[in-house]
Amino acid sequence: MAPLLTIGEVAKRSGVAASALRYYEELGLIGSQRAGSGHRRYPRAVLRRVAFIVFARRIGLSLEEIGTELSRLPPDRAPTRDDWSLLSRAWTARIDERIDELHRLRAGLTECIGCGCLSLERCRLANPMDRAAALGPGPRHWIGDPPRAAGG
Amino acid sequence: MAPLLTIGEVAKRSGVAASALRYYEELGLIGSQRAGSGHRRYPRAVLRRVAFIVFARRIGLSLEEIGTELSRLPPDRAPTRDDWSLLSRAWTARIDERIDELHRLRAGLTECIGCGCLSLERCRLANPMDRAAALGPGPRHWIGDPPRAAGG
DNA sequence: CTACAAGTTCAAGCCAACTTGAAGTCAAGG
DNA sequence: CCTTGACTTCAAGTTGGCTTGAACTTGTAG
Repeated sequence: MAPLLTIGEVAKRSGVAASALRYYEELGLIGSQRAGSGHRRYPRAVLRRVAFIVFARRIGLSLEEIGTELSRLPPDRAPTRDDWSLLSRAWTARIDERIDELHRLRAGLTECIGCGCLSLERCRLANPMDRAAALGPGPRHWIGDPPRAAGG
Repeated sequence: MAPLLTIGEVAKRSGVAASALRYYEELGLIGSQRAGSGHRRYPRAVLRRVAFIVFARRIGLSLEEIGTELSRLPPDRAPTRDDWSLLSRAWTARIDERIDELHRLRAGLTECIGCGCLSLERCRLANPMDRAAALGPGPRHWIGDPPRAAGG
């Protein structure tokens, strides 16, 4: 088992295409050494980093956000379990938010659309205390005022 | 209160940009009558349809999927609460799936990355009974074999 | 009548996250 | 040496969900 991996090996082990790995490197999410030939050589630690990226993508973070997160890992030494733990803690909050939103959407589906009251303006779920109106039109309560849904 | 709405009115009331509404029409998700001038005129019912689209988008359906769903509404009469209810029921399952996935991701974060064992191949969470391996590399258990994450 | 806002079509642009293709280099087996 | 496959860079293409711009028409207030 060689100490350094080729891009093909990392691709196979991580399930991430080689082209994507090059792209991640271009964005600075991962790094590589080069063999004399110019070919990339990866330390095994890159596998954990890539796994983290896959995770984070699936949770819904953009590559830019992931880059910001990863940049908080210590550059001078291999990350410890505490380092990873630190990153992951912030995310559980984010996951929970999204789960909450899905619960709201679920409630909206069954209680609002299901009951036939789906209204953009008057539904009590969409606009429980007429506060959502301040945010503009649309079912703000359900969708949790998303970044750029529906043309922002 | 006029019986028919202009595109600007629908945009304001739904929170969806006029350009998006035209796009939805192009895709057949909504329809419009035309005034003699060529301007679009929408019956009020379109607001509910648009609300449904916003909902569905947020849940994670593509516009194509939404079109398929909407096409199941009766074309010959105004949809009843039962019609809407029928559509929405299928979605709660979908929402629940996504919620489950997020719970798995959350578990992966705290139990796996947090504990420092994040491995693409050997982690018991990633690969509880070595069955995930059949699906190919990557943390299949967490990500639930996504449609096209990481280069499909 | 004159502005000006709001509407129209059509084509093109944008963004993220990659993939694909072209054209060339490197490594390993026979 | 030759072939084959894995690798390199760089530019351009893809997909989804729109937005933007150009060029033009309609509707309305003063």
